Amino acid sequence: MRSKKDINEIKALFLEHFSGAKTELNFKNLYELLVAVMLSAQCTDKRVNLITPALFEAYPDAHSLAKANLSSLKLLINSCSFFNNKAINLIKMANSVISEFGGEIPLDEKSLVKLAGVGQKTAHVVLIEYQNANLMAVDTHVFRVSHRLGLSKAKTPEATEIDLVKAFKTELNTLHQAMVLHGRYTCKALKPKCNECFLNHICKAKI
DNA sequence: CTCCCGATAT
DNA sequence: ATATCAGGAG
Repeated sequence: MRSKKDINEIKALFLEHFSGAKTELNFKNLYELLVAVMLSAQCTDKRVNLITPALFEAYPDAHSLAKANLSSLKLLINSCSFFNNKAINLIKMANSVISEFGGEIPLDEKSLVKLAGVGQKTAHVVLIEYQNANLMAVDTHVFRVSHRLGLSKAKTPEATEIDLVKAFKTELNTLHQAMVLHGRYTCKALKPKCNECFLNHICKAKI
């Protein structure tokens, strides 16, 4: 796959170019972060940020969201993909937070994954963003970037995550953010900007 | 595996 | 017209 020397060079360059990288989702607290990440599935951060101001005004916390009218909630999020499922999951999630976790959104992976609409990837992103957990989360960007760089040949996000954790070991949270932003703006799916990529000397997929 | 399913770029 | 966007549930 990749030599240890190559991996360390790629890691160092990501950290150098994206020090302090942060999600582009807007949020003010853990509740808002979780909702924003849940909405962002197969949807751009920009679109989510257009939705959340009115959404958080209508439902500022888990208690108000738990009592939300389903149709009203759908109206607020219907410009985002899979909004029918997401609306149902948001209300279920809020009810679980109240009934199973005393109204506080849990901050451990096992508990987060029990919430409706929250899988491993969403749980990891919340933990990475909220408390800088040393975790990797593999979304479509991280999957594409790591495969183009030859860091993984795994066929699933879960297996790719294991490869990336083995390769990088530390500073996974910053590396996650770095790979997302790099994938979104430079190592794009459709027209990657290889000519202006800081990794083009070492990339195996240079186009 | 399939279904969910709107906005945007190309 | 088609591919893609911080995936998850059944």
